[in-house]
Amino acid sequence: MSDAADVLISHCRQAGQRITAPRRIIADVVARADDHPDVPEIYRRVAEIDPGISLSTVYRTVKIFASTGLVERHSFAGGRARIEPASEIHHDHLIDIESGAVIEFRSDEIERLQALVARELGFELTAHRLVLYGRPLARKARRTRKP
Amino acid sequence: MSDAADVLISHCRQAGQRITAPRRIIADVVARADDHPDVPEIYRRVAEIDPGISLSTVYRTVKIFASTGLVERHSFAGGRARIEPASEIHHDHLIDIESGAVIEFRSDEIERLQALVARELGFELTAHRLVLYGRPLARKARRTRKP
DNA sequence: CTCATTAATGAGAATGGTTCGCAAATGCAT
DNA sequence: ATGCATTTGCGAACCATTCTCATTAATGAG
Ligand SMILES: [Mn+2]
Ligand SMILES: [Mn+2]
Ligand SMILES: [Zn+2]
Ligand SMILES: [Zn+2]
Repeated sequence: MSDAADVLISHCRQAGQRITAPRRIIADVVARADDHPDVPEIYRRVAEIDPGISLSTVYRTVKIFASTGLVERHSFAGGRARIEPASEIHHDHLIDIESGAVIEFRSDEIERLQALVARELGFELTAHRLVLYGRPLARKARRTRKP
Repeated sequence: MSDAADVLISHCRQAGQRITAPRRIIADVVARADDHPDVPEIYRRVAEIDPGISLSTVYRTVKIFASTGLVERHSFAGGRARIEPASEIHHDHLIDIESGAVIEFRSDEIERLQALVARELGFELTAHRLVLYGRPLARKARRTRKP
C-alpha cells in the first residue's frame, strides 16, 4: 500500500469508480514498478499477491489508470506495451540495444527545440515521443577489472 | 516504372532474389508513395494494377525491402505500421492530431543533441525515434477567407 | 528454347497482444 | 442487510502481421 498507489485509488474513487481488491493490488504493483514492465509482467507480480486476478482485469485496470493520466504506456519495441507510473517530471527513454535495459533521461534543450520546430511548422506541440537506441560505450578505464 | 523502383528491383537482384511481377509492382507503388501509407493501403494501390497480388505478398515484399534498408517502417499510432521509401536525408515526423496528416521535418540541432545525450549516458547512439504531435495554430492572417 | 531447380506466390490458418461479451461476483449507497 | 450498478473471470473475438504449404513461375544450364 504505497503512497503512489493511494493516489491511483483516490483517483478511482473521484471518477466514480469502485475500489476493488484487484484494483488495489494492481495499483500497488504498478506504483512500485521502476522498470517499465509490460502488462503480462504486471500480471505475474499481481498473481504473486492474489493468483485469482485475471489478465483481463490487469489489462482493463492499467487502461483505466492510463486514461486518467496516472500511468503511461510506451511502445518501445514493436511488441507489447511497457508501463510506468506517471511521474511529475517528464522524461524520455534510451534503450540499451544489447541488454534491452531502459534508461531514463531528460533534456530541456531537446524539449525546447521540439516545441520550436513544431511552432515553425505551424503547430502547437501537444505531445511527443522520443526514444533513443544505443550501444554501451567501451570504457577505457574500467575499474571493475582484476588487479 | 519509376527510377526509385528500379533501385529496389536492382537490390533484389543483387541479393540473389528473383524479380517477379508482384515485386515490380509493389516496388513501384512504394517508391512513388509520398504519404506514408500502411500495408493494406499499399495493397489497395497494388490491386488497382494487378488484383491478383495477395496481401501476404505485399507484407512479405515490404518486409524484404525494409530489411535491405530501402524502405522504412514507422509505428506512429499504436495500430498498423506506416511505410515510406527510404530517403537520402534523414527526417523525423510531426503528426497533425486533427487531420492525421504526417509532416516531415529535420532538425540538425535535435539530432546533434540526441547523440550528445546518449554519449553522456555512456552509449553510442545507433538509432532513434522522434515523433511530434501537434495541433495546427490558428493563423491571424488567413488569406483563404472570402473578401 | 526447354527443362529442372528452386524460390515466390496465394489462400488461408496461425500467432501474439489486447479487447470484448456475458454470467457470476462484489462494492457501495441506502 | 438489500438492491442495483459496476467489476470480474473466463473464453471468444479482434487485428495486424507472419507462417504453412501446395501451386506457380523465374532463372540458369544445356
Ligand atoms: Mn520512464
Ligand atoms: Mn517520412
Ligand atoms: Zn520528452
Ligand atoms: Zn531524427
